[in-house]
Amino acid sequence: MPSKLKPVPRSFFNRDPRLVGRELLGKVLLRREGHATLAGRIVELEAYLGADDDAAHAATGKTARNEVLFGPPGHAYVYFIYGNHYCLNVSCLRAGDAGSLLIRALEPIDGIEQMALNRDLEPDKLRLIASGPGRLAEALAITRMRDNGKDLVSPESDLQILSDGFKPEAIRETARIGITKSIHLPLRFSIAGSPYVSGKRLAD
DNA sequence: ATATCGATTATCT
DNA sequence: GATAATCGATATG
Repeated sequence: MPSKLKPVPRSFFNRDPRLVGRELLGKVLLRREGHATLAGRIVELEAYLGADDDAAHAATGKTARNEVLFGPPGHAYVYFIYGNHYCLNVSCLRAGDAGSLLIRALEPIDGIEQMALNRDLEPDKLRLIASGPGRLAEALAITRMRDNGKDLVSPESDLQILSDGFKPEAIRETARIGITKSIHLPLRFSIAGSPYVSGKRLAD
């Protein structure tokens, strides 16, 4: 059970994605499934900047797919990729631009049995539950149809971002992963030393 | 331990 | 018609 969770104000997301990204590390992503609660601590994410960022989905303007990015901050942008996977972003704004944070990895906190079930994993394989954007979405049963456009700061929402007061000791900033444009910008943020960050590693 | 590759489809050009 | 903000499996040293 997580300690007391406090809402994050919408204004938190109404800032430069780079700033929001650093401060979003350590926050809790929570899914309510009826009586059950699934939750994890955000340990890795990437910032996408909007018009200035060739790697951003918003770089070429508003389309049916990315319209959430052009709406109010603190909302879920969910997209489908490689014919297989959903990925979750949080919209944020920077002087009216369409920024976002791609949530890339969680440290499982609550509802681990259910998340493992969603992932078709043994519950002891903790690291494999949500270490990667596609895995994370599968663990929390996030889909575009169900979740795209959802308000992540509303207490009414079944998908929310909350704070339990945790602050990472050290943050790592590296290049983003899996993109072909603007590959050198240091816009991937992770909690230093967390075993739940995506990427290579052998142990569970 | 690292490298490469195929899956599978919404979205955009 | 090509591409993609990934993953898991297989091959190779």
